[in-house]
Amino acid sequence: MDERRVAAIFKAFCDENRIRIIKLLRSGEKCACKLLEEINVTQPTLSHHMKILCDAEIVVGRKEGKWTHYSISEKGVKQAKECLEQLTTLQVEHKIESCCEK
Amino acid sequence: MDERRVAAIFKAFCDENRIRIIKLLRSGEKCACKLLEEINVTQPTLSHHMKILCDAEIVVGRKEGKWTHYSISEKGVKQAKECLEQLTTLQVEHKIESCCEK
DNA sequence: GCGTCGCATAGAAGATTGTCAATATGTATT
DNA sequence: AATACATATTGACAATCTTCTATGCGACGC
Repeated sequence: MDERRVAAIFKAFCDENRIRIIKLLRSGEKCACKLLEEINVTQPTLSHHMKILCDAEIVVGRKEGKWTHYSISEKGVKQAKECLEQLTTLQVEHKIESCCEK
Repeated sequence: MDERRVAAIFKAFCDENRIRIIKLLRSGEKCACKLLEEINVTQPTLSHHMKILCDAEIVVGRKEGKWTHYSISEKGVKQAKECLEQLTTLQVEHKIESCCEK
């Protein structure tokens, strides 16, 4: 996965309001109006954050009539976890290249 | 863990150059000068990124004479993983509150 | 069709972040 | 102590991000 995409995924977790939104969604699907009641921003700002969360695929939106219901994407979360894993596991293979002579 | 701290941790993974740095460190400890050769930024910019990575505790620095050797912090990575886990696991407990009448 | 409601988009202001050049700090080496 | 080297800090600027107001758009009820 390229660096640009990785950055986009973890951007979901880089803003305090987005983290609050994710925490709210842990208890299940919620529509935007409900989220709006609980986090202290205007409606367009919420919409902006939801877009970032959806782009990161951490959250999915489901339209139903006038409403949009948001929920945590198990698939997206799995991908984020795998991404974090892949990014941070040490490569045991090959040479130990010494760096900067003593 | 409070939202501010969570955001600081995942900020480590929100910049393309920082992701490149982390990827480079997967193969083991590297000093700043070595990292500098491989990612296309000036020395102060690298230093800035290393500070963010260390603040997030994803990376640790080890000073040895003139040099600073950086490596991935297993402890910090573990914490980030746990944080991601805790942030994204659905709460099965209690009521299914309906949101927005049909 | 007309107004209302829920949400998205556009555009602008302010804050934060990434980057650089210049400089400072700390550590050898001579 | 004087110099050279590795890294950190400072200050400035540009880019990006968060937030707002204003507006647009689709869905529903009358």
